[in-house]
Amino acid sequence: MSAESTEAREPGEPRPDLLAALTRISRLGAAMTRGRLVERAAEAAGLGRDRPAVGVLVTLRTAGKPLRIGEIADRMQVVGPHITRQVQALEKRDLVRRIPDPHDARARLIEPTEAGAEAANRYLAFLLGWFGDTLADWPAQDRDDLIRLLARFTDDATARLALLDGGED
Amino acid sequence: MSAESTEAREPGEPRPDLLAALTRISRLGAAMTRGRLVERAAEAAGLGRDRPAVGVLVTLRTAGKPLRIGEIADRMQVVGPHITRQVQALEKRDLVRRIPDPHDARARLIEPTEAGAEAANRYLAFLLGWFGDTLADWPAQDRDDLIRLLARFTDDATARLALLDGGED
DNA sequence: TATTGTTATACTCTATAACTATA
DNA sequence: TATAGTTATAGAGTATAACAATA
Repeated sequence: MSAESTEAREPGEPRPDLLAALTRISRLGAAMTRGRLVERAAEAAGLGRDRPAVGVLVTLRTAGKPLRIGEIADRMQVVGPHITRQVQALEKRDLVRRIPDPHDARARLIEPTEAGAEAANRYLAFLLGWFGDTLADWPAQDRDDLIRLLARFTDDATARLALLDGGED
Repeated sequence: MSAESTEAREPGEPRPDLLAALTRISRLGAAMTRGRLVERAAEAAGLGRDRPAVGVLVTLRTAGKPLRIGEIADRMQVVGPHITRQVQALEKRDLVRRIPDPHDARARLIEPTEAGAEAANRYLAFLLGWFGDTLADWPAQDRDDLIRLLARFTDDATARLALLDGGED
């Protein structure tokens, strides 16, 4: 535990700056998914409006290697059947294909097709370009700090979240 | 090393650090909502598992003043009918009440009851406590930087997002 | 006529349960 | 018998459309 700052947690007014930050994150998240940014990125990539399927494609793209259904589900933190359906939809559009898993005949590996990989690249380029533009006017120091601290924070928080879910107490 | 960082935006591999950060944010968001953190906070506050209704209550609590339905919807970035239903549910549980809007007889103002305000406080205390604990081991400088930069970033991004949605092209 | 809110309905996304095939 | 995946169904959350009341 830390010195003063984390102790000033009265039920009424706990750490106003943190509360403000969390409130903003929540609003930004809502604005991103519900707003048009993600849809525009998908359309700019020629992927239409199927957001969950785009998520699968991006997961495969950032993984950089073929993944099994269960592995995609883990990375996206959703259950298996959901991925099954998205992969089927992507397969119909020739954006992914299934290849045998040499180690396990029950599973198959999913990989993007060339078209799928290119679409994922365009999607990510759009999205990262947009965020890059948002940060373009920032001092380089602040920009680097934010990206670095954010990565660390999400790692810490995700790890603690896993503890919470695992501990079930 | 961030001199040319914003220029290295090739379609294939654009700003790996930013991509990594965004991927993590997305995963953290999924883990938070789908995981049990929000539900635990709500249960710790005696609010049960009705997440959307909790969101309304927290919105009212952080606003610090009675809000109209439309204003709650704006702040939560959802449409009106959704708020109508959540407010009705909260009203049945005596967590909010409606008071007349002195300036407009069409609208009514929603405000938390004492029980509602206390539950919102407990909820926020739990959530902020959890995040505070996550940051507890951090150097104070990093902690402050993160909160400050995050607030600025979400403000900038939200403003740009509004432009995008408004400008419809 | 424009605006605030409500009611009723539909859609998107994800979860759970039951089943098949391979390990 | 355990595990990977699929199929079928159910649920949560939010949107759209049609309407009522007041400005």
